[in-house]
Amino acid sequence: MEESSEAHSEENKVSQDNNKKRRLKTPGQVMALEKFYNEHKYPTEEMKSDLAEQLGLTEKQISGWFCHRRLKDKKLLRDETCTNGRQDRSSGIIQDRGSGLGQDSCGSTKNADYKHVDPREVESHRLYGQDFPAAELGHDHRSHYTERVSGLDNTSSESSSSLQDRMFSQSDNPYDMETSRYIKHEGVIAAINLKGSRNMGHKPSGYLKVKGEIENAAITAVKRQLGRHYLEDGPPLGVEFEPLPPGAFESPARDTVHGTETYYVENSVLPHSPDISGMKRQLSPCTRFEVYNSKVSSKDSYVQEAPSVMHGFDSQEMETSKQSRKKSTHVNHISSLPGRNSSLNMHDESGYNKKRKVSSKHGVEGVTSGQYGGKIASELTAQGDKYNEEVKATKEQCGPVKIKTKSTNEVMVSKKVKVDCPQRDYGTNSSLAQIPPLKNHIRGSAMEMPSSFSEDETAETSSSVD
DNA sequence: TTGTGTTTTATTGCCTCC
DNA sequence: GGAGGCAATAAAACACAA
Repeated sequence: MEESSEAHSEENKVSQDNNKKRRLKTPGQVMALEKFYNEHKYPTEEMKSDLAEQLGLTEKQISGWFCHRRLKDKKLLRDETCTNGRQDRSSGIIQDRGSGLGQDSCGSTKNADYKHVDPREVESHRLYGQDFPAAELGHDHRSHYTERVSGLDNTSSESSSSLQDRMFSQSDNPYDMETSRYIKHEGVIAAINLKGSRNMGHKPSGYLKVKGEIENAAITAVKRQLGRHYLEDGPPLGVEFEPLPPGAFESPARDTVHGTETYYVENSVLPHSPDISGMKRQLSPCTRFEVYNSKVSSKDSYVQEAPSVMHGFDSQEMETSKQSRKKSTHVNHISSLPGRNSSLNMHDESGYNKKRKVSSKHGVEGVTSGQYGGKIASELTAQGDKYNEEVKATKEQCGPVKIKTKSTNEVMVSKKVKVDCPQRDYGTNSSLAQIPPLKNHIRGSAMEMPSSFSEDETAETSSSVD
């Protein structure tokens, strides 16, 4: 490996010298990087060096990649927040949304909000020990939230990897031991504006300083959570709702959460409830749907718990989900490929230059099992190589089914969704029901979430108001 | 096949911390 | 002042629609 790495490195360098143009990282590299990133947003020098060596990249490249990856996460987070804001406004339910969290993230290109949240300062203070059942949120979410924040936890929002992060947080990664202070921070970046928190360090007082913002965020979160219960509790914000039949919001999908998907919920009791709440509050039905599916691959993994199992789904599921959204006719084909490893479908090393669709994002992020005790690159790369051929085979078998994994789709779809959502009747249970049940996966719950919240909120609200 | 849009990679400058 | 990180920007690579 060492030799190969070096050789690879040399080759890489040479190629770089020969070709000044930027070079896409191989799926294996990206895979390794993503995986590593999921574990360590801020790798140490040593880690970078090690990673660089293993991946045959330069430390500079590694650093750069991580830097951009973090930016990417932030961007995603911002988009998510923005979408949330819009959703809230559009739904007419939450109009004060998180004290400008959305505003900053949406309006300001240079949002120092995130910038000043030093993940490293907070990451080690995760307090996911509490669950936030939607029902409870309505009553006590704020206090929870505030407490948690003041207690040095911050999970108000998540990005693609932030979610994964926390997923990974469960893993016993060798690196965690020595670099635990660099992990699981991403969620912290959150929607909460902790400007200046950098200097706050772990001092509760520091967080208390932003309590107001936190409260707003918490309130927003509560509102979101309450969305489904508006009719039960009465029309909020002066919006009159037409009476709906009991259980109008009880979509099958959501039932699955408590029923079939109980697994998920129950597990959510574990340290990841924030994530879940985060997921649930994913805005626009579609958007959340999209975002969720595109971002929370690891969530599946988390639910699956067993790494071996985790490998088997996420990306596949994500693919399926995306397919279902984009081309519903393809859903079953893909999802019906049992035993397919996520990475399996993602990495077509041989053709990565040709088909971006099989490259990084999903495949990589989909790989969530954290067990790369040092030979990250080699293992992952090997996996990528190994699966590449299978991928081809799979694709061929699938025939017309075009497996797309490119991250582009996420955004693109999301954007489309923002526009299309109103027209799309996600609120109807039928539509959800038509989606192939993805058992053993959060996917289902992911779908349910949207339908039970803003989507319904939006739909119902608008309809009733109209 | 081409144009357009998106994503990824690389570079640069600025800021903060030590 | 150096190191690390973030943000902005440019450019290449890629996907997709016309």
